[in-house]
Formats: sequence, C-alpha cells, structure tokens
Amino acid sequence: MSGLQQAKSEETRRKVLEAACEAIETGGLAAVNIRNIAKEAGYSIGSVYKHFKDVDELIIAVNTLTFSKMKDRMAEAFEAEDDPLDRLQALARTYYRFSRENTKLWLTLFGHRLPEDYPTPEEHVQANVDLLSFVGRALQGLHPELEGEELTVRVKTCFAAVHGIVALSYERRFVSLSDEVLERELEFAVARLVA
Amino acid sequence: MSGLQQAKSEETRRKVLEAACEAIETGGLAAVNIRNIAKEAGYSIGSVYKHFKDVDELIIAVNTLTFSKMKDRMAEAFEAEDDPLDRLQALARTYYRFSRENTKLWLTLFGHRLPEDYPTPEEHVQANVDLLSFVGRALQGLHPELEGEELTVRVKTCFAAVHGIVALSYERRFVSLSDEVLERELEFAVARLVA
DNA sequence: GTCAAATGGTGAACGACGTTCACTTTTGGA
DNA sequence: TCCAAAAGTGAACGTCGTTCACCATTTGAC
Repeated sequence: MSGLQQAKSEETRRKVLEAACEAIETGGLAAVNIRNIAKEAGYSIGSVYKHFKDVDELIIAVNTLTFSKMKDRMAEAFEAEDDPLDRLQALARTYYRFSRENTKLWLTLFGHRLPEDYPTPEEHVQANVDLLSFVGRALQGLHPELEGEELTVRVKTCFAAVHGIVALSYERRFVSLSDEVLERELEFAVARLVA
Repeated sequence: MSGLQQAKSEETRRKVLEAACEAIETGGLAAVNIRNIAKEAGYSIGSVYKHFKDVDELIIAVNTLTFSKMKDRMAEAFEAEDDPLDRLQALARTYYRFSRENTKLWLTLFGHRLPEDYPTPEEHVQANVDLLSFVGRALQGLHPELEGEELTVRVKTCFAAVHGIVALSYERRFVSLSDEVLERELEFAVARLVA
C-alpha cells in the first residue's frame, strides 16, 4: 500500500471515527448505530467494517480519543500548579470539569462494558496508568515518605474516590448536588484524603 | 380481578422476574434476552409483556430487588455496631462485600442506563435516600454539630467516594487491588473523610 | 347452568440492528 | 496496457425487542 491508497484509507477511518464521536457526543452510547454513522461519514456499512472489526472496536477508538483529551487537560492542570496540594486539587477539579464539558463522552468511557471475552484495550490500561501518574507525582510531592506499592495504592484510592463523586453526580437516582457544592465537596474530599 | 386470576398473575410476574434475576446473575446485563427469559420462566414472549411494558421495566424490577437486598445488608451492618465510626466503617465494608457477593447484580444496578426520556424510578430514588440515611445517622452520631443541608451533602460525598473505590475495582482497565488491600484502603478513606 | 366480558396466555410477524460477503470500482506497479 | 490488490458497496442473514390478532380460562350477573 502506498501514497494515495494509504491516504484514502486513513481519511476514511478518520471520517468514520469523527462520525462516531459526533453520534456519541449528541446521543451517547445509545446513539451508536453503524448505518447512521456510515451515512454521516459518507460511506457504506461495509466500509466501516473495513476499518473497525465491530462496534466495540469503534467505541474503543472513541474512548481512546476521550482518554487522550482528558490526559491533555490533566497535564495542563498539573503544570499550572507548583504546590503539591494545589496540584492535587487542580487535578480533581479538572477531572470533574472535563466530565461536565464532555458528559456524553465521559459517560461512554465509563459506561461501555465490552464483552467478557473481549480483550482489555492495552492503550486504555496505559491511559489509566498515565492519569494515575499525575496524581502519583503530585501526591509524592506532598508525602515524600510514601513510595512504591504504598504510593500506588493510595493514588488509586484517591483517584477512585474522586471518580465516585463525579460519577454519582450523573446518576439520576441520586439526588444530585449543584456545581458549586460539588466542587467544594471535591475539594474537601481531596484535602482530607491526602492530609 | 379476584382470587384465582390475581394469584396466577402474581405467580407469572414472580417467575418472569426470577428468570430475569437468574439471567443477570449468570451473564450480567448482556444476558438479558426476552426470549430466553420467557422460556426459562415457562411462558411465552407475550406473557412477559403483559407484566412488564418493556425490557427496561424488567431490569428496573431486578434492580429494585437488588436495592432491597443491599438495604437489608446495610441495615444489619448499621445495627451490629454502636460506635458511630465503627458503624460508618461497617457500612462501607458491607457495601463493598455486597458488591463482591453480587457482582453481576451490582454492576447491573449501576450499569443499566435507561433512555433519557424514561422517568427515573421513584422507588430507586427512595432506595438511595434510605441507603444514605444509614450513613447520615451514623455520621451525625460522630459529628452532632453537622445538620441539615451540610449533613446531607457530606453524606453524599462520603457515600460517593466509597462507591467510587468499589466501582473502579470492577473496571478492567484499572489495574485493580486485592480484596484485603481494597478493604484496608476503604477503611483509610472512611477514617479520613469523617475524621 | 348460561353467556358475555375480562383477563391470561400464545407465537407469528415486523422493523431495526450488527454483521457478512460476493460483488464492483479504483489504484499501483510491471 | 493489464491485472493483482485494495477500497468501496449494499443486499441478505440472524437476532433482538416489540406488537397484535388470536385462543383459553376465569369471572360475575342473570
């Protein structure tokens, strides 16, 4: 494969992926429909399957993009602060705000359960590790005595706690808190957890 | 409707619901299939729809049962302790253990997103309020000065944090912790959050 | 006991979906 | 110029949720 063909192939993949992103941004996971996505991208059903072996792979690709956008935002937040505690607070706040500004994408990232026999996307595991490493570096700045396994575990706990506060704010059963209150509670939780 | 008819109707509903529970306990949300459930229950497709207007309503019924089982366990945990902090720790531990012992049901409870136009089941909102009230009563025992809105908000935060730690332990992307470590981290998080 | 209405129960049929594949069109290189 | 390889197509298949016209059983009034 060379030149023109590769370019066409990449463009098709890109357009299909874009259409899938737009579908999810608009209607969430429920709006993923190969026929619609193919039409929106300007291709036939068959072409979608030339680039993605099934819907799960397409959704995984969207989630990989979401992870990437989130990582950029988290990197910004990390760089913008010097003080370790400020960094941790900024990371939590950024995590929450990203979810607010990209709610459908964020819900898809955590709501799409792939079949049990489906292999876990290695890139997603790595993306998670990358996210945790921001928290890890900030936490170590605050607690230099924490190291190795102990640090890793504590990082996961803090991340998970923040994640839970964000996640439940989208649970319709859960009588939810206002934006301001939620950010204050997030700040409280982080302060306590890393004190 | 009277006597025999009502009894038949209730039995059918019960058998269908039981079949749905078993399907979910075995294969999770993905295993929900009206044809299979009807067959397992010993009825036809049409009969299922006489008792549940669509799959969502059937899943909601299963989730209501799950909530009820969880509430029983949380009530036990609450009663078993006197000290407020012990109570809070027991509630968190129970929440986690329930999710371990009923993983598929628990994942279905939090993984099933119903259509946006679908009304939030009032009974689920109430079930959530009931769960939070255990936490609320225990937390107030520890912090009598907390009251009203302030207490409500803090209760939600603590619950959500615990929920997040439990929830992420089922995320395959997330390199997860062992049972013992997770319970220790849960204890740490609760101790810090309510200190 | 009789009969009509109400309720329980059935499964073929419909439309939408994910997926496959035999096919046509376009391309790259010899 | 020609043909293998790759891109692109869409009809067709199986499965799913859902509907509905139909039969069977139960009920209550007479």
